[in-house]
Amino acid sequence: MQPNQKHKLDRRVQRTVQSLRTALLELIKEKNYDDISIEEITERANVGRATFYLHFKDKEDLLLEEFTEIMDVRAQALSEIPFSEWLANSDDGSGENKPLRPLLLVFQHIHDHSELYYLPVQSANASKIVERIRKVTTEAIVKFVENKMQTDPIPLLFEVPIEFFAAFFSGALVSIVSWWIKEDMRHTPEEVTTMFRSLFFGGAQDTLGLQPGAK
Amino acid sequence: MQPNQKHKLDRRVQRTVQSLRTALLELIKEKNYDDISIEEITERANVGRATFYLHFKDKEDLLLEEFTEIMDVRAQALSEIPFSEWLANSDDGSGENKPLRPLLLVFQHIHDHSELYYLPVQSANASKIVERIRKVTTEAIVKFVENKMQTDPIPLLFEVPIEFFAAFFSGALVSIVSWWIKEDMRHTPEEVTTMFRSLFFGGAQDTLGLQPGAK
DNA sequence: ATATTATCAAACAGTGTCTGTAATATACTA
DNA sequence: TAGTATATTACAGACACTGTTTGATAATAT
Repeated sequence: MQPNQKHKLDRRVQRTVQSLRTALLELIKEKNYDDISIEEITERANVGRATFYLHFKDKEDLLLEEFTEIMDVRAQALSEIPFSEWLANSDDGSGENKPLRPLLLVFQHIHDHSELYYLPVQSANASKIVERIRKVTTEAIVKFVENKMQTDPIPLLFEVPIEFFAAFFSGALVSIVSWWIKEDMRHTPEEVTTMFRSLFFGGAQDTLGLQPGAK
Repeated sequence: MQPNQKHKLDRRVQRTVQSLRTALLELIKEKNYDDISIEEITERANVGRATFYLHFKDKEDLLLEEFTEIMDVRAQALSEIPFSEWLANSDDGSGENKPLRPLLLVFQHIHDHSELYYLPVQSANASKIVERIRKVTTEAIVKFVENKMQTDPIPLLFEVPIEFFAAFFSGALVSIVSWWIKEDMRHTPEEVTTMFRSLFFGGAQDTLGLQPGAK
């Protein structure tokens, strides 16, 4: 039998991983992310270079550790929001487009941790992190919709598979976040939420006023 | 004056680049893309390894050459389609969702060249190509909308900046293509077009039947 | 014919992987 | 509770490959 399945982590592993994480975070504050070498990280962390590869695939993988941590916190908060708030529309006479709270939480989260999220966006060699975030988002949506369908199976998803819906949403979301960061976050989280909600729920037709057969 | 601005390429360059391109294409057919090394490519192409880096940044950059070539052909065809066909909606009583022709051309193009497009999707180290394709798509949309506004400024783009719209669209599109390829293209280009058109133009509300304040 | 420019081999720091060996945590036993 | 056996981890050293730079050489354009 394996002694440590998910029980406790070996103290050595805890120390090594912790040292590597803090070393990277320190270096990020000192110099450009792309200019940080594995050797530099392991040297500062007082860890053999080969040991690095026992725990992480590459530099991105180590950085991903930080994302996982802060994302888990927000994912927890999001999972406690009832369905109604996700699907609620604001065309209820209470005024124009109001930001959708769950979506707002996502954009606020990114805004609050922009010092981390800007890294994979501006780096040339960190696109795998973006891909990973997109994947996590996709899976969360699939899970959400499947839950929704079991709990409250109102007319939903007639024309498109769940996976299509999720890929569309997550792709658009990640792309918008990338755009937002590249624009130095000139828009507020509320503005981005409202725009995204409008384009995603209402579609290009409602949002942009495109007319059938417009010439 | 520089002798060769866009005039003629040095014959040596032409030969070198051509050799490298065919060498890569040959190797792709023989073994896994990720397992192909630069040394292997240059060796087969009879080119010094250092010479590779005079023309390309990395393996992806060389592969991108192939994409650029086939994408240019399709971009030309797309640019000749009148605005009306892009924005046309099929809620004109002629039946249910019909595939939007320009969008259909895009998905058919990818379907026709799937042996190339599946590479960056299934490879672990080619996400920069996906990013590049997304960027090209974004720029094309911005250009298109700006053109449209000049030629025929009907009520358009009230609530969101062009760049937001373009990022949303291109992100969703690339993500859907990625999903489609990963699903081994079980859906036809027509089906994907119809689904994408529905979700993008009509929005999640129209497409999925989400109701305001649904519980 | 001559100035450009591309190519090349060699060398370098860094990456990612794989050894065998030493260190040390954990689990079991008494 | 302590002591030992077992399983894991950390490590240095070696390896092929990457991406970059150098100066010398050869091909090309004008």
